[in-house]
Amino acid sequence: MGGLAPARPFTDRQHRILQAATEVFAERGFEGAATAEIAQRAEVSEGTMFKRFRTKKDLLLAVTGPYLLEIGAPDLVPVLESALADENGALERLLRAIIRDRIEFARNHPAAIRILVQEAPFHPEILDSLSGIGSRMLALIERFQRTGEIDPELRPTTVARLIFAAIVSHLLARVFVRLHDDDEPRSIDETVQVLVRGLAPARNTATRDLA
Amino acid sequence: MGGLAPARPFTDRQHRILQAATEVFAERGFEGAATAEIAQRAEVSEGTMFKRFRTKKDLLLAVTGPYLLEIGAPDLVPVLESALADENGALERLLRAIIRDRIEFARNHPAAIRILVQEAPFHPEILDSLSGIGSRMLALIERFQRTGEIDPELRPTTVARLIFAAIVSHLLARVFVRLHDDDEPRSIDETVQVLVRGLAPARNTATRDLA
Amino acid sequence: MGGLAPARPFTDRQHRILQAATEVFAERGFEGAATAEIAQRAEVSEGTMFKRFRTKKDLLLAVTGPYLLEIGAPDLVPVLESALADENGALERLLRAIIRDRIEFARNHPAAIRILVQEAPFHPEILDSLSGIGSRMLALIERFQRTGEIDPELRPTTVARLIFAAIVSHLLARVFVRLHDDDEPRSIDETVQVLVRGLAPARNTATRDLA
Amino acid sequence: MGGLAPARPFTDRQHRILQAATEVFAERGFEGAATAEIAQRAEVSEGTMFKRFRTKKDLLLAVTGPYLLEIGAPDLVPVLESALADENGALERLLRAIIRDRIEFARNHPAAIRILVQEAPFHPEILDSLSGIGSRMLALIERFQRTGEIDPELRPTTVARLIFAAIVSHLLARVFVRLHDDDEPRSIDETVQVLVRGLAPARNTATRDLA
DNA sequence: GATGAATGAGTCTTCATTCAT
DNA sequence: AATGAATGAAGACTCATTCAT
Repeated sequence: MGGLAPARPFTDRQHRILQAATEVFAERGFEGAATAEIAQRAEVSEGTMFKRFRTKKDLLLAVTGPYLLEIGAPDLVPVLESALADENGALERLLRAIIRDRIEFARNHPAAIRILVQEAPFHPEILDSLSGIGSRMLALIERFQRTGEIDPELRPTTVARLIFAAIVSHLLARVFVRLHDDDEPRSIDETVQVLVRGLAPARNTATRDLA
Repeated sequence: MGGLAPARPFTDRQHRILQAATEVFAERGFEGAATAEIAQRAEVSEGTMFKRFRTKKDLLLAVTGPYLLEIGAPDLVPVLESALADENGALERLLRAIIRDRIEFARNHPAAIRILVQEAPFHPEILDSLSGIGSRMLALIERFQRTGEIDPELRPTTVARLIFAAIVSHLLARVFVRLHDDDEPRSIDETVQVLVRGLAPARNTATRDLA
Repeated sequence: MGGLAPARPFTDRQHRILQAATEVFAERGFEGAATAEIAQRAEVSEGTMFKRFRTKKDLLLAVTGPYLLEIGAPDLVPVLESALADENGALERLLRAIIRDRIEFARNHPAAIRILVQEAPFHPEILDSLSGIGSRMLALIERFQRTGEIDPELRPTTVARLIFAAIVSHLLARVFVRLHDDDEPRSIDETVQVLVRGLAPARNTATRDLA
Repeated sequence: MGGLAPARPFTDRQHRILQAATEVFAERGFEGAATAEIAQRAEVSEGTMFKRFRTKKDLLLAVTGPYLLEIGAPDLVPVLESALADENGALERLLRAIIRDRIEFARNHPAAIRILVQEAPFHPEILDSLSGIGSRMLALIERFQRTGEIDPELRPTTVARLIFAAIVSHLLARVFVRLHDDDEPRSIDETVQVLVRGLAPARNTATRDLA
């Protein structure tokens, strides 16, 4: 539906090409990647490769496109719905669900994450796509502010940023630092706990002056 | 003292070269940057440039080196000391001080931040340097756990990651999204608030088990 | 069979490249030769050239390799056999055959000789290859010492060196001095005469002390 | 006297430069030598070096010049005179004297020999200078042909070439092959023996036709 | 006189892209 | 459709030579 979706479906060969491109872009970065190496790993001639993907940049977009879609409009709908079904503790359930889902994504597509992070600074379309996540999150956040699970004094943008950062830090630790978190469930618990408590409205109230 | 510090001080021309290199690396990334463009922007011949900086990589290291030092061992000592002087509310004061300090840094050296973030995935020495921050942070965190400002049940590594992510998200929003935060002081307040509350031990109250 | 032989045969273009490389290396020496000039003379783009010959040095080895083989293990076998068929005057016939054969070689590949001579001092593999000739010669020399055509008092290494020098001087005069020897057959005769007489054992006669 | 002689004598610094140039040219060849390295080894600034020797080629000529003179017009006069004093066995004495003298030269100036041999093919002035030796040799050879020590049927050019080759082969073995001749006096004896016998007129005897 | 910073043309090599087969 | 040989512009880096100090 979106402009990024491939006009034609991919053949087997083309899948091999995309697979190879993903690997090479992840290993060497866009500029550092050689189209010859991609073709070679895909066991396809350069001519064939350039027939379907007219330029190296096309290849990058074809590789990142699906993931950008996935990130911009993740298949979280079922997740969201079940998490929000019951208002009690919905924020916590939702955060945990999102984090688990994204970790699952990172486990399945580590190379895609590398590429997105590495190339985002140079390809505005990627950053734009990422910012798409924002609006959806903002709506949810405002909802939680109304239900009282998130402090209404906080600006939604700040909240979104902090949640996003908490989740992404988790993923990057996996993908880049290859830090083998010996107790990932606990990390998730702790992350969720800090967010839930940190975002909650002030207890009972004593005066909190922050400035 | 450090091995990264330049053996000889830089001449005027060399400063111009470093300035130009910083710009070009920030704009195009390391691989995408052409030494010819750097020399041209510095209004210096390529020969002159390569006399002092023997390779393009040397140029990158010369450009990032000082910032890596600054980041790995920031001049936060006075900040830290004054923040920790009084135990009451020390965590909050410390976080605010660090965030302000790093924002100041980002304001002064936005290009350096771009470069560090962009090149970190490809140059292990950068990642290593960043990980140096960790140990210092961990010690502080444990201290706050003893004084009761941070929940001792949280693992210090998680805490460090979340604090780090909160701060960095702030900086990146400035540098990459060029999101002009119309009320940066408030953002800082909110960030600090969320962290302080989120990291605090559970209020007196009932046990909330998270697993 | 040899490790130096090209894995794949050469295409027409590659032959043109080798031809051009031979010329330019001969004219300017290895260091003085520009790959651009070689490509231009071969009427081929530099890209094409570097596709098959990955480095300039590869080009040198591809150019000299066959000749090194030829020199290290020349197709002298038939020559040798016919020369040695009859013991009478075998040395003379052999020397004449070798010289003629090598002159023929020099006539056909003057550029190759230039290159070998010019680059030998800088590329040890060339010198090593040349030294291969030695062992074969030494065996022959000892044989002639047994048959009495060469003075057994002479050390074979000296003999080999003098024969080699006599032949090479002939070739170099052709290739470098471009001395147009108006009577090459006579030169050959004279060279052979001096060698045969010089190497022969002392006539019957009186003791000649040499020190 | 000659045009090659330095107009002005060399200062200490200039000697250091020539010394360094000799080393570097011998090690890397003319094209492969960097003027910067020469200046550095001479512990002299590049400016100073180029003040006296205007171009790299000047440096080569200044380095080889004296040796070319020495080779073209060696200080053999006393040697020659004493060798020729008595007609009996003069050729043998002369050859032995020349070989010893040239070996002495090679021992003292191995780098010079390397340079001359390496660069001769590319700098015609060197080859020309070497050919200067010829005329003197030819005169001597004709003299020996008259006295009957050299076969008058041999053309003097052939004789010169063979003698030259025998001597040079000796030197090159020393300089390039670094073949440590365990018995150099014997090598000299043998070389002289082969030449003397080889060049001598046919013994009394029957006509040996060579073609 | 001596210096060494500065130059810029030139070097070898790589690579995205095209096109005849 | 598929190939892979061919291209040539651009890349990082070197070096003989000059000149202001």
